Amino acid sequence: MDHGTLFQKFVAFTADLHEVSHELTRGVKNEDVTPVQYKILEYMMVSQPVTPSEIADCVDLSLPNTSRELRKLTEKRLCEKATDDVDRRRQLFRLSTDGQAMMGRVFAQAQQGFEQRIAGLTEDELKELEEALELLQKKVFR
Amino acid sequence: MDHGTLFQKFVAFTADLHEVSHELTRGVKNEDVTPVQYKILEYMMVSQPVTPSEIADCVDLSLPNTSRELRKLTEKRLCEKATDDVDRRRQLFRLSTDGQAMMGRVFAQAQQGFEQRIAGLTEDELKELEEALELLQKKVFR
DNA sequence: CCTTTTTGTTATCAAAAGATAAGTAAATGG
DNA sequence: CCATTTACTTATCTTTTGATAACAAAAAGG
Repeated sequence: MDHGTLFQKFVAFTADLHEVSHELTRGVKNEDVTPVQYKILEYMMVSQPVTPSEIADCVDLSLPNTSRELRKLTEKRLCEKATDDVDRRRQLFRLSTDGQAMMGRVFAQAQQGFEQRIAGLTEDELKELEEALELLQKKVFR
Repeated sequence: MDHGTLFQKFVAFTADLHEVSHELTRGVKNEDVTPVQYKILEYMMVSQPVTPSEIADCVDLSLPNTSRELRKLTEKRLCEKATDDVDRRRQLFRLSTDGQAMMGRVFAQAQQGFEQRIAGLTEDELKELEEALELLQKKVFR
């Protein structure tokens, strides 16, 4: 297996996946958040609570800009802030009830789109799919 | 295989891939183009020549904004414009020599990062990887 | 021909995102 | 204690991106 060829397939694959995931999260446009704000909410969805520093790292944003966007999200009542009891410099952000609900909607719509894409597959094919995902994750990521 | 579980794995996978591809194209920051402009150049890389309409469609940009970015890219000598002989309304854009060179650099760096990630794999594992990519592409995309 | 449609451009304005300087409060570590 | 570091915030400015209106030129289709 030539590495160059494999790389090209990987590039094509990445482009396709990007397009599909863009299509699946199309529902975000209906909600009143900017792309950057959505990324922050998505990150909160998987790891809660989070500090501004952690968000800044993971979403690739400067701390001042992270702070600004968190303020906006808080004003929109999509997340909540609390001071860490142990280290009172640290601010802990988590999704509010509204925020949870909104992300729930977005994910539900994405899942619906995903379901449609895999609708025609047999049980065996689904199993293969799962294994392919895990293989890629194990061998290429991390 | 539960569809919900598979969807969650797909989401996690997408997040990981996005992070990896972001890391691989880190080299773009050294070049003097904005993210949107990079997307246009990347698109030109795979299909040349392209018209503003085609770019607008694929990169998800309005025609006026596409036109503006193409002008900037042309001013930076990264692409070139020519009028279609058959239909003279159509403008054909392609990468200039400089543009080709730049995208070559970026892709080379990305490929280098990719090579490092798959460095330790055996011939069999590489084959498996290729098959996993193709399976996902065939079953989920398109 | 002449109207309509297609393709692209220019100009402008508003919103989003990026960068940086300056400051506050709490913890850390002599 | 007290200087230093860490975590975050506020303020401000620039650049990038998005949206829209108005226009020009070529093609299409009677």
